Amino acid sequence: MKEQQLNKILGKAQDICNHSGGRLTSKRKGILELMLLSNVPLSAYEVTDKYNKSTGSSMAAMSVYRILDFLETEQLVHKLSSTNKYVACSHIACSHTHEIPQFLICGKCQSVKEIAIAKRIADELEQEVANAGYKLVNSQLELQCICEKCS
Amino acid sequence: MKEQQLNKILGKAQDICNHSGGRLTSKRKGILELMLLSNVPLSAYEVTDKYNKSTGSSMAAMSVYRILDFLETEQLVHKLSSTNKYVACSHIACSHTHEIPQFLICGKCQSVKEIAIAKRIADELEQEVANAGYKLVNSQLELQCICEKCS
DNA sequence: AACAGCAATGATATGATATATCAGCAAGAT
DNA sequence: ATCTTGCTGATATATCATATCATTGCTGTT
Ligand SMILES: [Zn+2]
Ligand SMILES: [Zn+2]
Ligand SMILES: [Zn+2]
Ligand SMILES: [Zn+2]
Repeated sequence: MKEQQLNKILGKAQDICNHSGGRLTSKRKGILELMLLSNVPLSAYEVTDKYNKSTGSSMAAMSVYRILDFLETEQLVHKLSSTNKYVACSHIACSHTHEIPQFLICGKCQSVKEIAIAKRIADELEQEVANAGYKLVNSQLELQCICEKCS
Repeated sequence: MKEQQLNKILGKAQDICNHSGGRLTSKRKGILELMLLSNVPLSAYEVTDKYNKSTGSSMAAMSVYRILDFLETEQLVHKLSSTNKYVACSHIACSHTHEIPQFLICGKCQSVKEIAIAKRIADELEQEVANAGYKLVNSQLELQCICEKCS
């Protein structure tokens, strides 16, 4: 990722936090930047190691969990429940609202592509859920795939 | 669940294992039965406790993990990655092939309903994945919902 | 500037989930 | 009967996540 692009995203992240009243502190920003620069999802402990190595600090995993929770609340990162790893949102700098995220996870190289689910599919899914007597609250789809490179 | 119904399912499970060459041992069968009788998903450790209490044995969690893995391979149980819990398949006694499972998980009472995703939606999803340059391998959808009773 | 209030982080402990590994055993095949 | 393979026991360890209380550092008020 180009530095210019990165700065744009970080700027937008700042805006999002300002708007919500959250504080994008330097640690939170550092973690977010690290996530943005990673091309694979990272576990909380991997984030901790990376952060500590790259900054020479010694933040505890506990703090990283808190920061990841914060970033998740702001929808700046997402947690993949199928792998217990975290990934930066691909749509931070986009202007559209954040739809149901759909993650395509490569089973070989672990790379992840976040796409927004088509409205039509989302509607149909919700309809199916309603037919079963349930009310859809909030979900993300995590699809096990093979990416172009690996296939 | 009626005992007759339970026996039918266990018989079908036996058939499935025979067909695949796996052995539905008494322990495996005991775990499966326990899962079938539970109306909420259970963690591996919860399964361990239940099994040990109901049989007076002292199986280690390690063995339960192995058994759950086996049952999962045979598609007799599924693992919900969003909650790290296991649930018996709802379609064991059905004759149709096992489609992409779609789990509706109630956020209040934890009950789970497993429905088969509509073919049309599955196709559309696969098409979306293909458009993104990925190839869908094998997925299940876990949707966070509120069930009828709880809403 | 002093203070109060609240948000963020530090520090430590513990709990929950999952895998690795090697040894012993049981069932079916030759 | 011996062999092979798959199943289970037993123990250790790795990985993921939360609980709790103390401390620090903003921010807005007096
Ligand atoms: Zn996103
Ligand atoms: Zn790949
Ligand atoms: Zn099923
Ligand atoms: Zn419910």
